[in-house]
Amino acid sequence: MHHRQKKEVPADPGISCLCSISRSSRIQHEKVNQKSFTKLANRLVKKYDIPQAAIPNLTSKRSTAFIRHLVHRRFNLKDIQLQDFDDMVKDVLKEDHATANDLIQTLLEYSVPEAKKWVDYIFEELGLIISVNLPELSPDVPANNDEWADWDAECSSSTPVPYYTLKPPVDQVIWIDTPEACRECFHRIEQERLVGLDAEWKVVFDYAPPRVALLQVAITDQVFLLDMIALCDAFQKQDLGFLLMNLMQNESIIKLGYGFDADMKVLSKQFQACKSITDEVKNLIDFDYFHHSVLPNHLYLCCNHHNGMPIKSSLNGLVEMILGQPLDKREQFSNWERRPLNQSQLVYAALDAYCLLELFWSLEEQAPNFGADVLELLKPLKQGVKAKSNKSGRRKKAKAQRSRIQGAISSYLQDQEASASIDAIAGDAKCSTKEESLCSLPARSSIPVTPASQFRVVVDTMLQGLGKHMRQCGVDCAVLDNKQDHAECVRLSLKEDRVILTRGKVFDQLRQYVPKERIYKVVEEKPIKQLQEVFGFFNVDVEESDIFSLCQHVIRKHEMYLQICNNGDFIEVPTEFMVTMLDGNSRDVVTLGNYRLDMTSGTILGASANVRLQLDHVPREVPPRVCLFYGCVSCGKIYWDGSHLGRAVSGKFRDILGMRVTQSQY
DNA sequence: ATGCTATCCAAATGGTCTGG
DNA sequence: CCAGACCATTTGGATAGCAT
Repeated sequence: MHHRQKKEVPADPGISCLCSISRSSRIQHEKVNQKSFTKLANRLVKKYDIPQAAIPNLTSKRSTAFIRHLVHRRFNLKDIQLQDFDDMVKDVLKEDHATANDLIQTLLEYSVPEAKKWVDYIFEELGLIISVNLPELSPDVPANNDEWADWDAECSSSTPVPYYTLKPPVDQVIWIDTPEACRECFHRIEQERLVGLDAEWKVVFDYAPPRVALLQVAITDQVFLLDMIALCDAFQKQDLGFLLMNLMQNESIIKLGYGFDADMKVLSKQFQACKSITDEVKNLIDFDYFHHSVLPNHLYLCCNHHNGMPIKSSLNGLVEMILGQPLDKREQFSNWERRPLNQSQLVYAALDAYCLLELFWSLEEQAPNFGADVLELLKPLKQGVKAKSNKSGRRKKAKAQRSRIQGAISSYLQDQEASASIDAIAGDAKCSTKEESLCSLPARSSIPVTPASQFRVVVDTMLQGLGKHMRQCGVDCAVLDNKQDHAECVRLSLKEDRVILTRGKVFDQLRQYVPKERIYKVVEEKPIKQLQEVFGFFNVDVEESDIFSLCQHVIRKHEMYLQICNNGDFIEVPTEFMVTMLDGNSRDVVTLGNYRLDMTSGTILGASANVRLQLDHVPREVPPRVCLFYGCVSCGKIYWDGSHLGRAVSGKFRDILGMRVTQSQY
């Protein structure tokens, strides 16, 4: 607390002043971090309620910083619209005339006309003359202006394509600004099971406590926008607080929010009746918590749009991952105390609350596909909010939360294997030996037999050998290319319903993205052994007829993975036809099975597209020795029964055939 | 007892990212 | 801009061990 003497010394000139005063101290100029120092000063001001007048330097520093921030957002980030920018700048100027100069200087870096506009404003409204030499307005300036006008227009017109849009029609967005309407509204809400909640307020740049300007409540087919400013005037203030509190305490209504803690905090300061709202709220589901603590372990929940990409943060990101399109956040920083609000503000506000419902519905729909339950996944948050009541120490809280997560996960996964994997997820470096046992644990008898032709698999880069063998056994198998990211497995797995086969550390990376039964960690080193291991684990039945039943031809090296023909349908060509085609002296079209073959060019006349047999790849000496050829009707690759098949059946695949029966081995 | 160092832990701080 | 949450890192105080 000896810092207290230091605190009142304002920023930069103060630091040197301070240093000169305390000769004995070991303070060095360059070591004083100005940012931290200002921060500390601000904190102390707040803590001891020091009046603004006593700290002019800090105050003006903050105002000019805020102005700069506004300009930055307006001109660089471009997420404030003209009207809001004007409103907020005027607020600051009103509060502190001294910022005027800085405003003009800052604006000059971006837009001369804009600076000019404000010089005029400051002169007319505040009676101050800013002496700057404005550069001559050059001819291109009007064009410049138009550009901005376009941009503003574009923002205010409802942007058509890339953003997520509000589902309920606009006339179901209902503005509430009278006590009667408000009571009726709350009455209506009480009948709902599920509501989406959000609040907006105007950004403040000083320490004035923010007040909620708008409260949005979304129900299935409507969104209520509560004009808190009007309602506060019209109501006995207490009554409004009690109405709110009633809603929050109502156990039978599930409230959905995103970072709703912050909103509740503002409400609790604003309404006496809501003082303990954070502690007393019932049945609140906060998607912020879900987003960061639950979703990372259950990424399959957003497989529709997410596809193994890195997780995006913020409500915006969550909506994009789960619902497919991002929100348009450009109104977020706008003036929520303006009346009436813009059309785009209204839509933004309604959407912010309504999207929470849609998130919930989407998860509700997704979760059962993976054997999970939404409420089970979301439940821990209800306690999560409650648990923060005391400052009893972050560590405890963190620990408690972690165990809650574990609880949620284990109730979802529900077996012993799961608890082992949870240990791993929880962070402690468990060594691979343990994990290996983890993989081979489940009772094989519990897994139904899968015929090889129905086993669908995606194989990671380091198991390409295994992939090749699996294909030869008739398994539909996608193989990743070397330079391809492992995460591509996840995308393919989710999109094409394939089991991921991988090994090593990658397994740990990938397994959180897919349901546990969709990924397997291969232990064996040699492809043949691996084949046995995998087929054994998944109880895959390989018949002799499966072997070489699929076309093995590599069509092309796709950017992502090897594109294999993988077709199982062949045209059977007797030797005599093959010979005449190779000689090239026949004009006949013959019917072979389900297909017709134009022998002039060796083209299969198929249903979809005509395919040319790859005659060039048949060595001349082969035909006399073989009686039947098989042409892949998809890519035209030609096969014949050579020694290959026999060798394979009696050789490398011997142990795999009929494994289902003799599954004792391994 | 005194001084020095090593060790541990909670509190403080910095950084980043969200919300408005 | 500010507040808050989270996470990693730092800090400073308390303590124990050792030598003086």
